[in-house]
Amino acid sequence: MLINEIAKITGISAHTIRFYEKSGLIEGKRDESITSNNYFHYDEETIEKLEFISDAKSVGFTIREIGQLIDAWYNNRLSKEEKLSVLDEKLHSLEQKMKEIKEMKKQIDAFKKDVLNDKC
Amino acid sequence: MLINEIAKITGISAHTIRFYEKSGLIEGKRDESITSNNYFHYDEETIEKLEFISDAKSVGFTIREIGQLIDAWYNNRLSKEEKLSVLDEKLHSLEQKMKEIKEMKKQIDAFKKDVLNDKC
DNA sequence: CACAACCTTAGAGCGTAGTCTATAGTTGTT
DNA sequence: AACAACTATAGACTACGCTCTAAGGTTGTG
Repeated sequence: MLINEIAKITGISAHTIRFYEKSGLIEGKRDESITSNNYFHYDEETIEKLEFISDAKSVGFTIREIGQLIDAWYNNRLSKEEKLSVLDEKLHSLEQKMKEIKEMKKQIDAFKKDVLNDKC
Repeated sequence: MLINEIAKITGISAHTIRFYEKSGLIEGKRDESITSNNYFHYDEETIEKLEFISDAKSVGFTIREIGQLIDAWYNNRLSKEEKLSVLDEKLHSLEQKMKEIKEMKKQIDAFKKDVLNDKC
């Protein structure tokens, strides 16, 4: 798959995909048998990664954090312990976010009650 | 209260407080009886707002969204209906964020199981 | 009255995460 | 061969949310 094909599938622009590649989140491969161009080829795993990136971005993870998660999942440089440590850290930060959201919901609900009772 | 005092109380720098003021989130008052300077004075309500801003930022609301929320709470320009509409919209977006976070937790848990079972 | 410690505004600079443009080369269709 | 449609790289530009600097004025302490 070339870049525009994967862009169409994932709904992420070719520009942004190149940006993610430069940021180290994904990696296209060059076809050694073709010497006339140096087009990048992308596989199914890259689609998975791009979909994961979208999800991870929308819960507020930074590019750097997403990189750590992708490394913990797809990369063999890290030891089992290192991987688990990254994953546990991210799970913990998600739980933290959950708490903060619940608090904020309570607060907005309280605002709402006040508005309904003409208290502000 | 002058800016540095409220900065100390809230833990938000004077620079950032001025930035929030320029952004329309808070508003200091000038003391008309003092003509020698034009220092801004802040009250308890501003402390409340700044604390709310910190909380709202950490759940991912933008400055613009926080402004809408503060207006729905402290401002009398908006009608009851307008206020409720803003508040309901934000509650809805928080519920959305919760769902996304739960999904992401599931996903990271699955990663974790795979790592534990040496499947990656 | 010196001088540190505050206050103001305007505007520059920065990190993050894209987004776009320019340039140059390649591929596919007619 | 012409030409549209693709590809790559480098680098400029943008929006957001700060963060800092500069320049000038005010306040409070010794």
